[in-house]
Amino acid sequence: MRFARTSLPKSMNNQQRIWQVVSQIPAGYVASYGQVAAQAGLPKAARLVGNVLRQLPDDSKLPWHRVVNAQRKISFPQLSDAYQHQKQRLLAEGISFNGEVIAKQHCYW
DNA sequence: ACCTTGACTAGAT
DNA sequence: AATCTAGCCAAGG
Repeated sequence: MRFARTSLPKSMNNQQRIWQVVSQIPAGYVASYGQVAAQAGLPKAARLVGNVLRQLPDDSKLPWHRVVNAQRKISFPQLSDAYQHQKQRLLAEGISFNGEVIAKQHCYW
């Protein structure tokens, strides 16, 4: 058919799948960008997860703060407001740190 | 269409 | 343990 689309199974875009996965992380737990990507079916798109979270509006209900890097650290410069903001939210959920690093017991996957 | 830039990462030094 | 490097995906210039 002349009007066939180039894309077919693209019912849900990657952004939505990532939102979906992030929304599943329970309070008191964290997951890495890479793990979220993998759960969303995009095993090599860790960076994309960060890009997507960056776009979230300030009033978003998504628990974006539960996503940290593979070393279990917050992926913001330690001096930035963003770092403090995320850390406060994590502490508020009972997450414990060993210095910069989040305790292993809080890993979801 | 090409190049650069990231809330990234696994692997090599 | 601290750095570097090479892949990766999508967006923007």
